[in-house]
Amino acid sequence: MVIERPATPRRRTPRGQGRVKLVEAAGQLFAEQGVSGTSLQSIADQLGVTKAAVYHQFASKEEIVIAVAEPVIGQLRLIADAAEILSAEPARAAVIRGLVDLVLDHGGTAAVLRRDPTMAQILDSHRPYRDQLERIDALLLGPSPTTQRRIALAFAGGGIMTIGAPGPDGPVDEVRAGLIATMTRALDTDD
Amino acid sequence: MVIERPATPRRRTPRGQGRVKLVEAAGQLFAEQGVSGTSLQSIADQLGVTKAAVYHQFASKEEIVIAVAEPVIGQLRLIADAAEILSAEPARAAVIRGLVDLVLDHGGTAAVLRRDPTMAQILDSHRPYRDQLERIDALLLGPSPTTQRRIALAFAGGGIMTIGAPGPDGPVDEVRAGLIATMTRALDTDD
DNA sequence: GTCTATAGGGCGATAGAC
DNA sequence: GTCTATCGCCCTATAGAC
Repeated sequence: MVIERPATPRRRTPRGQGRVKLVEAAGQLFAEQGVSGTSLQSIADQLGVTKAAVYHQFASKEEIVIAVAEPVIGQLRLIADAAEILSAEPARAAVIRGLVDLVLDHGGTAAVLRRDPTMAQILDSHRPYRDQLERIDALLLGPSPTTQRRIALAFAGGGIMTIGAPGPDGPVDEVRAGLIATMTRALDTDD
Repeated sequence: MVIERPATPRRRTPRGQGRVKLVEAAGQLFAEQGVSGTSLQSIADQLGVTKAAVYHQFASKEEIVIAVAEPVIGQLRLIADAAEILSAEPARAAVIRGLVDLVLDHGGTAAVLRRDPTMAQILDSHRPYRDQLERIDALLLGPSPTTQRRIALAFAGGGIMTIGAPGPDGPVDEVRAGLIATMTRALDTDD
């Protein structure tokens, strides 16, 4: 006989600033060295604690990887939510603005999502991420997904997501405007 | 007293199809799993030999990484050589065509160069690669490197180099034309 | 929530036989 | 040019004291 949990289930993952700091440190190291290249020991060193303290917050390295990705996934969801109530062209423009803000906010972390093979492998079996990416892609492709549009999308997707680290320097407003203009041009196919 | 080597020095790196096959296998695995995520054991397994056989061909993992990058570096050199004798606009067009052919030829390997942190770290201390990238960047930037142009370059560089894996499917001529058109648009800033 | 200690295994790299 | 065998290190992960 299984005893039911109370209506408010116990958190799988305890909250606390220790956890937040850990995710920040891990994200930075993942961006610099890749997920495979980052050991739990190096994360612990960065925080000035031991490996065991890290394992107190997360049960496995994979959980840390997902925790690093989650804020980006959440922002992708917000972008798709806001754009899907618009018609095709304004929706595309809104997604472009949203993605540019995303990479400017999250910097290297956004790039890791797209670049790191280990991250990709974990997220591929992680529905929420795949779902949000599909929504974003559909919005950018528009109603007529020709080969030319799909090529432009693949190009622009790589371009915007790899901008983060190190990314062009300059006044942030100028960088934002430049990225929006560049991505818009890249996606503006003839057909 | 140092004994001089004969005029034709002994090859650091023995030739042979075994070596070529090894580099091909390593490049493929690097593209799929990243450099840090690829063990010498897995490379040996892919070839059906033991780790020791791999170490007979290369003295270290770093040497394998450089050997994987070398064909791409060589092609970058050829692209820069051919473009630098042209004036600014034809040179940019030639570089774009060259880079598109490069990613279509080398697929995932080109993407690894730009994406993998371990690869980047090794190549950063490897003059030839840095030199070629600087030449390519200078040709694409043109004589007036404004902030907008540098942003477009960072975007387009990420876009083109990450196209490889998996890359858009379709007739190769159509993909080539689409990539050239997209990258040209991305780099065509107002200023 | 952090620590010490350790299990169990994979890593890069080496030695030497065939 | 391939093998078996091994070294020493670092890895993820766990156990249990404080």
